[in-house]
Amino acid sequence: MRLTTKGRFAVTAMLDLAMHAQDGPVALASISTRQKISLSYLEQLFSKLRRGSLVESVRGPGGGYNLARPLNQLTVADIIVAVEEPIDSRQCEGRDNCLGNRRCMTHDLWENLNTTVIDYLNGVTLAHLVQKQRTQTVAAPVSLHKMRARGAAKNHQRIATSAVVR
Amino acid sequence: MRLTTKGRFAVTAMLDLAMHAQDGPVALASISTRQKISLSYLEQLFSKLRRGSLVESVRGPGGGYNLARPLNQLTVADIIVAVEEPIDSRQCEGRDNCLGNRRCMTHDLWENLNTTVIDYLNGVTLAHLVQKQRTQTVAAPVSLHKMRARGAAKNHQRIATSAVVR
DNA sequence: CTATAGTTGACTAAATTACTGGGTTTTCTT
DNA sequence: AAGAAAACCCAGTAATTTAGTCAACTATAG
Repeated sequence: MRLTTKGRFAVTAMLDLAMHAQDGPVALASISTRQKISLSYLEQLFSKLRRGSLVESVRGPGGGYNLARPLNQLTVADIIVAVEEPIDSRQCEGRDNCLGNRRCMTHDLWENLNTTVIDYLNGVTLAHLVQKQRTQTVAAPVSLHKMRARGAAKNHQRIATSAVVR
Repeated sequence: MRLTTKGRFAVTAMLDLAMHAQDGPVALASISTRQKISLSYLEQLFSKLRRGSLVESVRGPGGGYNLARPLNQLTVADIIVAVEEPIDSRQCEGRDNCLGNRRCMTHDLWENLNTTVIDYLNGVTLAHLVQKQRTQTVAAPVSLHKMRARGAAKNHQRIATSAVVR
């Protein structure tokens, strides 16, 4: 699993879509102006999101995109998987005898890492994000997220829900 | 935190280094031939690893690189952080009033995601990887890691040690 | 009919990744 | 002292990905 800005744009756009879902189909143009993402780039992203059955399109005036599933059944992992190019950076491409006759080092490492990240992202739904966004209408007091940046590597637990909803 | 092939090359190289650490300094040339990574690319990576105090260099014939810390104090997170370009994909660059006067959506999402991923990677040390690699000298029976790829998103627990050492 | 908005494709610029090649400096060995 | 092994360093380059532009097309509401 790759993790770049591309997936983040997609999540931002989907979150914007989710927050305006009750007004009927949401035009990309409106997302573009609200989130400052170029329209054409959004078109590319939503092309993939549509092919991934995460959104449905309505053409013509008043058209736009609707979420294909309820908010709580759309996870951040869905979005990123749909949008980011798959990565299989092992030179072995999945063969088990990558290097000589043993599986290349780090073969499983990445798979374990991938599933861990995906696990986390699968626990975060658009419903979570929308709720979070709604309750946080004004800027929170500055600081804090600087202090958290490094060093607080204890307390793994079930971060997915607790951390995001806070 | 970005997650691309670059970090994976670096981890592979560091793991190779760790596995030959007892023979004195390891030359990049030897890593290059063993792991099929271009020498000059390794030089770039190790330049960053050295600046990050993860390795120490010994110049001259018989020279090479040594790990700067014991195996169990070098984590995958250290390596990736040292090597990958920092990402701050929020257009806001950390300002709290990114969009209008509220923090831009997904502001915290990425921070939580980042810390989750880093938490996991901080739990995986080179010592783990070396041990894993040593016990797994021959190719494991094919399949299995195909089945695990998707859908087994339960059982989060403390993956760091358990999954890697298995 | 017309304006809106999705759909598609080709194309471009910038950034990043992976790599090549050249040189220098340090230091060991002979 | 000479030679060679290695780190170091820099400039450049090709391939890929990211982000965006542009243009033509289709569907549809009004």
